[in-house]
Amino acid sequence: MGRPRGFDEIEVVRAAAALFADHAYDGVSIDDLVARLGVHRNSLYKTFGSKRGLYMAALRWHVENRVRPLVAAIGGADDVAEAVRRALAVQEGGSGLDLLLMAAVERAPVDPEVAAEVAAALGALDQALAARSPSPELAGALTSALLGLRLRGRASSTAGDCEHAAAALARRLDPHPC
Amino acid sequence: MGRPRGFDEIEVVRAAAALFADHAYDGVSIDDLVARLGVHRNSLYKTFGSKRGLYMAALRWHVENRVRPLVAAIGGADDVAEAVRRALAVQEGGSGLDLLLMAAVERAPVDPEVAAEVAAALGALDQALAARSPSPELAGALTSALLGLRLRGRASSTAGDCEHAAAALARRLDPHPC
DNA sequence: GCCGTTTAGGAACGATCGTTCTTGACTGGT
DNA sequence: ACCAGTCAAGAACGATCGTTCCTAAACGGC
Repeated sequence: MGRPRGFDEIEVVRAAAALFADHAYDGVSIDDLVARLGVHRNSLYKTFGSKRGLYMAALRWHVENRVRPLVAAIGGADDVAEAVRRALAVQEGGSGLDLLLMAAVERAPVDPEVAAEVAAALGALDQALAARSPSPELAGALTSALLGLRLRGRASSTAGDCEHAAAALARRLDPHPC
Repeated sequence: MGRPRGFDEIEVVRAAAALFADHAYDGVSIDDLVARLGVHRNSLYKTFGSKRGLYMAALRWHVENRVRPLVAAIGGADDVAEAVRRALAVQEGGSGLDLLLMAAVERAPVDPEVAAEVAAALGALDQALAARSPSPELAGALTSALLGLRLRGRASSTAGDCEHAAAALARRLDPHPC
């Protein structure tokens, strides 16, 4: 009962995730969210409690719907090089790690709950890679490399370069044919 | 002539760089800067023009005094693996890439001048690595990996893990003894 | 048709943002 | 000793921040 909602909650969360990934937490104001999400202030606070509540929902949505497919793709690979290739393929010019990247750099140092979420997501990537890696430490390095590659991909104007770079890294990781 | 300054300009720039690296651009207010830098509002605006002016000065200082030594260290290496090892050694538990990382993720997408500065710094790292790399694309991937490793180092509570991860990556990059 | 409940639509709140203004302290040159 | 010029100190500005309050609109149940 009551008046029906004029918005789709998960659609709002997804749009918020895109905004936060693009402009950082402090770079997105409530007015921005209200203007671009089609939700009005009151509904937003009624549904998510606060700006931070919406941010946490967006971050969790992002981990669940963007990072998890990445982990799954890695799980289907035979060795590390193939895993890296598949991870890059799943992102396919897209924003598969953008919010995670932003959260790790901007919010994790000052928000323990964000830090925990980020650590869990990175840990999942580590585990998926470690299962196909000769050493567990290398898996951590590769997770880091994936983040770094996405970082450059979004910062650089010539995004294609990063795919070539990633391909070169995967090639280098292949067992050398001696 | 005139009253002498009560602060050291480059010391202020360095402290500002540390603050911006820790809390992001929007996370540091003028009041924060005034309180922690020992400079008062008027002097700050007289010297740097605006908050953004101080930020640009801090970013340029960081590139000049933190990234450049990294490039130099890479230049002294014999191969890629050694270059990565040296780059990590120069950072030595420190913040050699923190502001660059933050600028690339947070400011570069919305501030073209920051984007140019970041691109130049990353390009310098690329070149230094490319000179010692079998393929130029691999150099780009390694620059990305260095950023990603530092990203995890600052996000993770157990910072030592990242050094092990970096070491594992360097080891993997070594030409395999067949 | 009225009631209880939930949402939409805005106005409004105090706090904080980046920036500017005003006043007084301190300097070198004449 | 006075003047011109630079800096320190802090109050104050309008704008914007996240958040709350109030009223009208749209539903299900009796």
